[in-house]
Amino acid sequence: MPILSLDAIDMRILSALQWNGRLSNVDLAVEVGLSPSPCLRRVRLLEEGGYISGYRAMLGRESLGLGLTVFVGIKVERHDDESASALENKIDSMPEVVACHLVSGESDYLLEVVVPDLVSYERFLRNTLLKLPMVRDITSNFAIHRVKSESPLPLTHLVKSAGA
Amino acid sequence: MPILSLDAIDMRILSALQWNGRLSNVDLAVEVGLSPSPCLRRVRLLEEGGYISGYRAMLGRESLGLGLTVFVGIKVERHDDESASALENKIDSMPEVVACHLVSGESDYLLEVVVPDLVSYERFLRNTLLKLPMVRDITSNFAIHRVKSESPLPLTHLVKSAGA
DNA sequence: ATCTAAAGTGGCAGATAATTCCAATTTCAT
DNA sequence: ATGAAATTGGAATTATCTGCCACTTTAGAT
Repeated sequence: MPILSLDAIDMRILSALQWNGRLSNVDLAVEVGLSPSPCLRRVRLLEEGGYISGYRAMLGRESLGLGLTVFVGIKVERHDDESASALENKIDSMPEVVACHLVSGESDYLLEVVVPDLVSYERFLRNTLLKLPMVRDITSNFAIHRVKSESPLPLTHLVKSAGA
Repeated sequence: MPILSLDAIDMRILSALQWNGRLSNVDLAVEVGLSPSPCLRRVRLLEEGGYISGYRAMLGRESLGLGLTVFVGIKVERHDDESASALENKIDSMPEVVACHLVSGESDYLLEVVVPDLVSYERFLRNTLLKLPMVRDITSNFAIHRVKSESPLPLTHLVKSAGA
């Protein structure tokens, strides 16, 4: 909804905060070449404009005993709006599902599920996912090794020549 | 590597910071029922122990002109360690790839790619992904609608009965 | 039950950062 | 060029961070 009117300094602010969300405003100001006052004002505007949607501490999955990530494909029976909304609301409320997209291709929905181990996953699959209505088929692809995840977004496409 | 020795207060700290990574230490202390000093000490220990791996500002993809998310499946020719490391290093260095896992099932690698639009994706696919060595096949599944993403991790499995 | 040692907590104080206000500067359109 | 609007920088105030130290709680041994 907000129209892009970000200059090079805004981009540097977004990039810096995307890599270190707890950067103090003074340090951020130095990094982007501004004094603290206008820097803070820009950050607030970026927050209010929806360019920054929030801040998160990233947790160590393995350290916290969340050793298993599963990518789950779901095919549904029908695609009418009511069924879809109902399904999506239920999925949205499942804490084990850290991401879910309606996608093209083999499956209708693609989910990323995070659980402690296989036993937990089986329980989640049987008690929760397979109990969903309108589900025709479920495919589980287990993550064997994480190359990268929760990575910052690419902003290079806006760096040169301010986007429209 | 770190052994779990987190009590209920640590869990509340992790949960609170996972939802709001910029919570001030004073507010965090109130929320978890501690005074600021021990609260800050716990946060530092959680950071040093790898339970908190960093902080990120979450950016609005659509607001920033990153309207297209694609889930890409890659099948590789061979699975020896050298080839895999080389491939993974290259993938890791691609800013458009915000996540990548070695997975079981149809594909060997599953990638989440974020780009402005179809034109950008085509360019990325032709100029970057298809230029990777050892790639046998690539499948692109386009995200049509985002139900949820970048969601906090489920910590309920540790809430009651402190984990070992 | 008591004692002891270790760990954890709370409050204080100096240093640092956030936030507001306003004058000065820059930007932009005319 | 000229004026209006937006943006900036600095000072002052307020809030927060952070290290230090004494006190309390906890756990284990006797």
